[in-house]
Amino acid sequence: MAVTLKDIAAEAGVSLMTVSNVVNGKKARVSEATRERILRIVKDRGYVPSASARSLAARSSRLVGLLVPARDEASLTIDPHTVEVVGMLERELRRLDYHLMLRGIAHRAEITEALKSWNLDGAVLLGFQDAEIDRLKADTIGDVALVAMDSYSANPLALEVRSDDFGGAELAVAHLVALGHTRIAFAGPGFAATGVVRQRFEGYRTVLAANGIAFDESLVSTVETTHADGLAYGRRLARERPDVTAVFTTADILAIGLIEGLAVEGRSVPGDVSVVGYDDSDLAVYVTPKLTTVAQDLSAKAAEAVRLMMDRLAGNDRPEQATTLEVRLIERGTAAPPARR
Amino acid sequence: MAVTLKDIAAEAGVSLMTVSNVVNGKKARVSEATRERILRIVKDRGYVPSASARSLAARSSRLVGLLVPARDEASLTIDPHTVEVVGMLERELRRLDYHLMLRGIAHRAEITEALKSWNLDGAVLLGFQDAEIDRLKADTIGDVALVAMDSYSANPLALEVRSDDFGGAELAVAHLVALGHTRIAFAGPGFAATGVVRQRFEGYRTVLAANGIAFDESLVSTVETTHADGLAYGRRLARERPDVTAVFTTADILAIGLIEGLAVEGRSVPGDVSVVGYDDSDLAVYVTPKLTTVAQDLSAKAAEAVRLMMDRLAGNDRPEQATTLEVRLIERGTAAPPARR
DNA sequence: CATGATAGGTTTAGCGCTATACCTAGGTCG
DNA sequence: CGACCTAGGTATAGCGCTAAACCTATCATG
Repeated sequence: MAVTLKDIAAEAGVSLMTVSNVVNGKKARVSEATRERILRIVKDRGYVPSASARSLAARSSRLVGLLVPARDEASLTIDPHTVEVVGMLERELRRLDYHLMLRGIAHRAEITEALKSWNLDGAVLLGFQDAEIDRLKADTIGDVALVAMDSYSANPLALEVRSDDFGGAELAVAHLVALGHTRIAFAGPGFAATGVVRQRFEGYRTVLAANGIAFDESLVSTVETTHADGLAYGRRLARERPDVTAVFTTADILAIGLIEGLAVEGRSVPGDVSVVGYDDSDLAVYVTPKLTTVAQDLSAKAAEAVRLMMDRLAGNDRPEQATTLEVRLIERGTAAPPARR
Repeated sequence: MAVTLKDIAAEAGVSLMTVSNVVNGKKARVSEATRERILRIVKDRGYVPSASARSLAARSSRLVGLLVPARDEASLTIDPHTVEVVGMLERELRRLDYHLMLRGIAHRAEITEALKSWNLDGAVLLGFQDAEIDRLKADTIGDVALVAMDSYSANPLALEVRSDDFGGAELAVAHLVALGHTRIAFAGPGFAATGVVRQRFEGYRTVLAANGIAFDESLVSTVETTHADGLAYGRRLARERPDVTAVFTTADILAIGLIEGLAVEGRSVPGDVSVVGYDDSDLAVYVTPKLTTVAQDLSAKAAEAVRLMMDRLAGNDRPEQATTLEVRLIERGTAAPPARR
């Protein structure tokens, strides 16, 4: 068996509670001499507190769940862009002596199960649809501090962290307009369900309107965030819409597929068509020409998620339920002035 | 407070232990009627067992650690290739009602800490160097079932899962030889430390020898597994080694950088130089031409890791300490016969 | 000199669960 | 007809920890 508080107490000749207080750095009344003696023994014997016992006795687990949708028996859907956030979250939490439990969620009920079973202090929801988050009720989540990433829900129970999707789109489209484009297409996944895409779409519309460019619904396409769908879209665009001189997309991977699709049909980027991606993923610089794209600060995003969570856990809830982080446009090689007619 | 075993027992009019036995599906003596009544109440009240209490009382947590190196205050190093394995591992474990705790390890001592503190049943080590795994001693790991991924250690305490790196290299290099190449370079990160790279290097040498091609040390380069380093290597190669007609690399990302580096210097792939990558990552099909590469079955790898772990946990240890999985060559567009002189 | 403060602890009572030993009524067997 | 199964449970004793209340010697204070 592992060494316990009791063992340390016996060896130090004090009560178990004294050891507990010292180990937890409580501001309890303990003399310096005793404290040091205990710490010494703790170190010598390699004592490590039992998280389960703590969790049981203290009603706090110092465990945070990372809940990610998983279609039933399938594996998690963590895209490369998301995984960076995971790493950052882990670091932030580790720094605060919290731990991260990764859990795929196939049915909504599993969220409750995970929260209750492990007595989670908090949870981060990654990749859920806004509607799912909206459906979360107080009785399912207890008093867990819930943070949803990249959602636009109306649920007062969940804290939210996202980057400025509206502003990012504005930046991107304004850049294209400034270059002289007027026939600018929008490509992203179905935005009925996801606020992120809707926000970017609104940003797109807003800039067009502000510049006196009429909104043309035929320039808006629903394209899934995959290379294959981007490619198919690119081919379609090249064949059917010679008038389009620029495309704003909601993801780098889509943009890269799109560029390839255009190339297949003999149209070059940015010569014939300008393309702007979104995310500034690693991919963006692997392709030639390098992708002009909108960058989010993922590290800040993770840090903010943890900060929001810790604030709620500490009880000092603040008015801001949701934080929106700044984004910036990274100008690289895929956006240029439109070709002369 | 949440509903506990005691609550269920009171409502069902039986003892707490009877409920516990029913909930855990023990083959204890309980009448069908009682069992059903209890299960009914459990469902109605939404009872979920407390994992911490179980872990404390049963000395088994049903928790598996996913330990990943993290340089100190920095975030985890999960490359896109690794993240797929993480997802697969989570699925396999979830299916068996285990949970995954993600933990970055900055100092070796943290491994012990994590294991002891959370009373982990098992742990998966992802991305550690062979030497680190070799250093793990019985007193640090207790009786946790440890599985190391992609390691070639000599540590009898750790189970190991990897794919056939030697064979993968053989496949790749044999393909290049079959195409007619004789000046074949090898590019990979420092292989003094990592068995994976060493195995691939040995596979490379073996095929050369088998085909009567003299080994030329000047064709072997240490290149880190990044796009930037691959690019720099490509430029160097193009300028300094016009004799090289093919390169076998240990990673797709390196290969992609390499191809770009060659292109910068005016050399085309596969026209002037053939390139073979490794991993068959998503990236491989995003570039043009699509990358010829060696594919591993990541899903099988994760499944095997979990199987090995469960076997050890069940006590029926089997002779095979390590499992090596098959790989296959994916022929795409970056390897072709060498140009005529 | 009674009265507190204060430092430096200790004791008690669980948290929710599991392992293990134990109990009892009714049937079975030689 | 006493010994003994067996079905169907129950009772007890923790697992390792924390929160909260309690204790005692010492010293200052009006």
